[in-house]
Amino acid sequence: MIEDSRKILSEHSVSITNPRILVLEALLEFGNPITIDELQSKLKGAVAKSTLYRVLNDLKKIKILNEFTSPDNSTVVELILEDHSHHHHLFCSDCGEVIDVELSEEFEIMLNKEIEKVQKNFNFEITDHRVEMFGLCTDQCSNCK
Amino acid sequence: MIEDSRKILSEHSVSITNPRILVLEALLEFGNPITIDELQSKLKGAVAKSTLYRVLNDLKKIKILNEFTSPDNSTVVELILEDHSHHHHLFCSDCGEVIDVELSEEFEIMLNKEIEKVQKNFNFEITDHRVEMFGLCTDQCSNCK
DNA sequence: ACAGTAAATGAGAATAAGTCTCATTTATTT
DNA sequence: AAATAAATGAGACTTATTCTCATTTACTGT
Repeated sequence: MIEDSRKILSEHSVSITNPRILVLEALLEFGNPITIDELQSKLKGAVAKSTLYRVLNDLKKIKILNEFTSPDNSTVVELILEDHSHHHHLFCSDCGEVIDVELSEEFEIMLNKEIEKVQKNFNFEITDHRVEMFGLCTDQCSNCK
Repeated sequence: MIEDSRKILSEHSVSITNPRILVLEALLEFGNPITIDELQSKLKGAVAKSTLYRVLNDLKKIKILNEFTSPDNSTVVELILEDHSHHHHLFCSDCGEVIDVELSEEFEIMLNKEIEKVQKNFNFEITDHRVEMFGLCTDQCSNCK
């Protein structure tokens, strides 16, 4: 995991530092979208708060980190790995867990057609989109029992 | 517009107060999703900051206000009116404007089918969903020229 | 219309997420 | 291994939102 982290950094010509490795390791280990709060507690104070935010910004800059806000207003981050295909998010309103979901090919095709239409109707250049679903995990979330 | 505001409040058995009327009027008048910053400037100090947030929370509680975070991290609110049908949002990354978009019936049907699948696969009870699109308004936004 | 009571408000203090500053440390280049 | 630029830690700062509490306002029953 340390080696993966080093590799990710060098591939993006970002200097290899301890805080960056620690943050990447934590993200790789968790494997799912994670709130900054959770990330901070995984890091157990090993990285200063200011540095953590700087590292996250660095990772966003090299486009390997995705950041979004969950419905309960916490900031969630997630690594974008090469084998990580286009997906959307499912939020548990109870425990706050965020789960990656892939939707069907047909659905994505249809969504792209809708996006095309919206681009024309509103004279917009649409660069990105997001589908979010909210609800209650009934027993699947790792946080809820 | 004052009368509309009073009606909305009494229909939801919420006491009719000046700050609530002023906030509702501003939202009705603007007619589109609006950032809290913009809302504050429309109110020109007529409502205390703490009261504004309280009123917005009241409106959320009676389910006539929708709140979400725009990609630039500002909080956006929007009234849910009866004649306001199911819709999604289009954000301009440049000027911050948020526009309501309705997608086609067929698309919504297909999306609901996807949601059904996700519910089963993840053993979730999905209560809500959201489609967000981001991009650049090329000349349509009222804020961009 | 009026007094009594509970709810709502204003003003500013408190909180918390995120950014910034600056002196020190670390990584990279030669 | 030295020189230099970049990254870090610690804590100050900023800004959005919530909280506190004394005062005001809206609603209820008479």
